[in-house]
Amino acid sequence: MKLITRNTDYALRALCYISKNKNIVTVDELVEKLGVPRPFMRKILQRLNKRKILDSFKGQGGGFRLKALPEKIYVIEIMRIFQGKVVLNRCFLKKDVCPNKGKCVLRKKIGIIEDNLFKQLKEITIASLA
Amino acid sequence: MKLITRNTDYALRALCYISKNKNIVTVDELVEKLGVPRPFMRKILQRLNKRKILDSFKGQGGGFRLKALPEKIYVIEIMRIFQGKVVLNRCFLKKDVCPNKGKCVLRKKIGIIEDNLFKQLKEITIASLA
DNA sequence: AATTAATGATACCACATTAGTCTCATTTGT
DNA sequence: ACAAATGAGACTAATGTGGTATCATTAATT
Ligand code: FES
Ligand code: FES
Repeated sequence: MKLITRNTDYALRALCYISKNKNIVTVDELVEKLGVPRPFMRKILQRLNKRKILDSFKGQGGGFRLKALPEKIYVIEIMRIFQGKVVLNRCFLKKDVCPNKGKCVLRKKIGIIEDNLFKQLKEITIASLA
Repeated sequence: MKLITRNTDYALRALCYISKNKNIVTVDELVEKLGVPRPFMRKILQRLNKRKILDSFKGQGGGFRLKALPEKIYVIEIMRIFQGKVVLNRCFLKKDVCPNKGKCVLRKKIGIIEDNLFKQLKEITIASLA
């Protein structure tokens, strides 16, 4: 299993590239540099824009720019955008709420691991990658 | 995204239950206790048998028993059986091998996290869950 | 005002993975 | 012989991933 999907991967690369450019960056530039299919790249950028990671500018001379500082953009957040909340397991019983939640050892142990994972992921920002 | 699938989850629960029983356990017993669909449970147990986690006995009075000690059965191994090797990301370029592998910061950072994750997962055994 | 170069929004499609079901064969105790 | 158990493998449904395609909107250039 993969913990990081292409969506996320491309998004991270795009953000790194954009963070290194003071000017706004167009899809075409990113496509050329990263070798990602154009329509797919567009979709990813649009999503980052909706989630306020990027600012976008329409029309001639338009493109994308980081909305926040690269130091404030966390990998874990990008993962959440494209892969949903990262969770070890949602408990299995057909009816969503698990009666056993309190005393479930697996969940408890896994919870600890989850926390550590997050702690580490939180320390990785676009700035630290670029 | 879920890090643990139902397969794995059910397998872990089944193993926990079996580990608490000195006697061999039948599918029907597990189905009753865990509320997992019978054919699915069967498939999971068969797979655990093939991977030498369980011993199986056919015929009347048959069923399943742990093959190894609960202290020696690691969650990470069960995950690998049902979810394949756990990997943060396989690099994206269409042609599998990535020319950038050496100097890729993302991969490096992620590699560290991966290692830590494994270290933690390796310490969780069936014994520690049951 | 028309053109052109950019993004926004949305619907669609192909493939892989996950989560199962179903059927028949085989083994073994009674 | 029969019943009670697993083994093996084909099949199906739902979901997630990785895209494509189309049309609408905005804004600078001419
Ligand atoms: S959370 Fe439901 S049994 Fe663990
Ligand atoms: S491993 Fe290929 S770019 Fe990071």
